[in-house]
Order: sequence, then C-alpha cells, then structure tokens
Amino acid sequence: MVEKIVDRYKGKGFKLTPQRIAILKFLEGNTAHPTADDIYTEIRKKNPTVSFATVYNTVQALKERGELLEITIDPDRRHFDPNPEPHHHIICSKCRKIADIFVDYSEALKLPEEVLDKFSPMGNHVDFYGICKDCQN
Amino acid sequence: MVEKIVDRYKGKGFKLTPQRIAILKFLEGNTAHPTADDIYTEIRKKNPTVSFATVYNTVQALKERGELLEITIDPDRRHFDPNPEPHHHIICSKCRKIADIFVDYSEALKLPEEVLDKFSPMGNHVDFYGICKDCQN
DNA sequence: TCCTATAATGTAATTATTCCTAATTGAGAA
DNA sequence: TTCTCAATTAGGAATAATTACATTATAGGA
Repeated sequence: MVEKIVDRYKGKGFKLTPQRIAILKFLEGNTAHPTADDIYTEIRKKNPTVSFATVYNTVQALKERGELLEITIDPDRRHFDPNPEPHHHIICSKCRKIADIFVDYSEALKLPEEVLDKFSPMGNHVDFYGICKDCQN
Repeated sequence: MVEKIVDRYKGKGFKLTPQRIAILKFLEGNTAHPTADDIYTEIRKKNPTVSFATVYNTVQALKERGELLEITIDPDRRHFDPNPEPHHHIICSKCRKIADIFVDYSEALKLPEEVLDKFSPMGNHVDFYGICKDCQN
C-alpha cells in the first residue's frame, strides 16, 4: 500500500514525507468523509508529533492536485473525500454522518439562460439532507 | 413595510423588537445572500447597540419558523436567504457572490435504493460553482 | 554526500459562532 | 393603562476551526 502511494506521487513535485504518507494511508479508500480533526486524531496515534498545520497543508496540496475533494455540506466543519470522481452526498441532520451518492445528475442540472449570462459554471454538487436509519431509533 | 412585517409576525409567538424589525426590514426581498456579519454591519448603522448574539438569535428563530434558509455553499461562512421557497444557488469561486437558481430539479434528483435503505431523505440543494462575469475581466 | 527548495513544527493570530448572565422589554392579562 | 413574566437583548468571554509565520528539519535531485 505504501508502495502504491510512493509510485503515485514520486517525481510529481509532491515531496513524500512520513507525515504525508501516514495521511495518505489514512485517506486511501476512506469513505467516512473525515474532518481535519478526524485526520489529525488518527494520525497522531502513530505519529504523535504531527501538527494541525501539516494536516491542513497536506489536504490543501492534495486538493490542488485534484486528489481530494472538499465537501461543504456541513456548516460546522469541512469534510474531505479522497475519491476525486464527481459524485454527491447525503448528510444525516442528527449525527452528521455523510454517505456517497454515485449518480450522475449532470444531464438534468441545466442552468437557465439568465444565469448563464452572469456566470460560467464550472461544476456542481448535490447536497441531500435526511435522517439515517441509526438515528431513527 | 413595517406594518406588513408586524402583521406577519404578530400573535405568532415571535416577539417583535426594534432589533428584529430592523433585521427583518433588511432581509425583506434581499437577494444578496448576506452573512451574519453583513446583517450586523448594516443594522448597526441605525441601531449601533445591536449585538452579534441578537443577529444570530434572530436568524435562528427565523430558520426554525421556515422563514429563512441557511446556505452552506461557502465553506468560510454561512449565508442566509430570506426566500424560503426551495431553490438552488451558484457561487463565484473568486468573489464569492451567490445568485439564485429557480429551477425545480426534484424530478431528476432520485436516490438509489442502497441509499434509501440507509437514509430517509428530507430535502436537497444543488450547489453550482463557477466564475461570474465581473471576475472574468 | 551535499544543497536547496519544500515541508514540518509549534505557536500565535484570526475569524466565525456560541455561550453566559444581568438587565430590559414586548405583549397578553388584569 | 398598568402589571407581570417569559422572551429577548447587550456585551463580553469562551470555543473551535482555520490560517499565518518564523524556525528547524528533511526529501530528493545533482
């Protein structure tokens, strides 16, 4: 797994450090939509000196490379998604759990002329709100 | 205009105060999607003692009554929309300006079974991202 | 192995939002 | 109109997320 990560980033102007590798390992295949604090807390278990600054720096660098999406569905904190494929999300209004929605709605999400006159659209994201089954009990 | 506001809220368990009336007047028909700070700054011009707590209390009370929507399209701050009709938004990635999208996409925004097994959806909102014409120069 | 640009750290600063509490006040009841 | 009280306010402190910065460390190419 570490080898795959090294292969993916080596020689791409992305300096691999133990901290970054730990963060990348945590994110690899992670569908829990962690916050910066989630990443920090987990990484600190094995790398107790890692700072928040490093977590934020790393997610920023990954975002700029298109390897990571920032999800703005939760007004209280940012969540991150290591799956850069366009997709959507649903959040539980009670526990704030987020799940992925792999449906391509782009065909339907056309914008009216009066909006196109004022904006050049670059992308979209659908937020769904609901209550998860765990919270319905 | 004040009369209309008084009529709308009188006897509904929503105590009208000068501060609230000032906030309601500012919000009435406002399509600029102001932040709490925008509201605060404007209100302070004529009511210099109003506090942030009052602004937040009031928007919270309005949200609970369904008179105001909180928009989570901007990760840096919350924006508010006094138009409670379901609609969507586009934000300029440069200047953060937000515009309304009055299109009903609900017919197309169906959720797959595996999501419905885990969540009871209550609503949705489409975020569009783009660059506004002002920022393209 | 050496150099240098890049990254990490730790802390301080910033910013948005919430919390706390005493004082005030709107609005219904008398 | 006056009384009463629960709701609301001001204002500052507390909290929490995120960013900025100065210094030290190090990855990775030469």
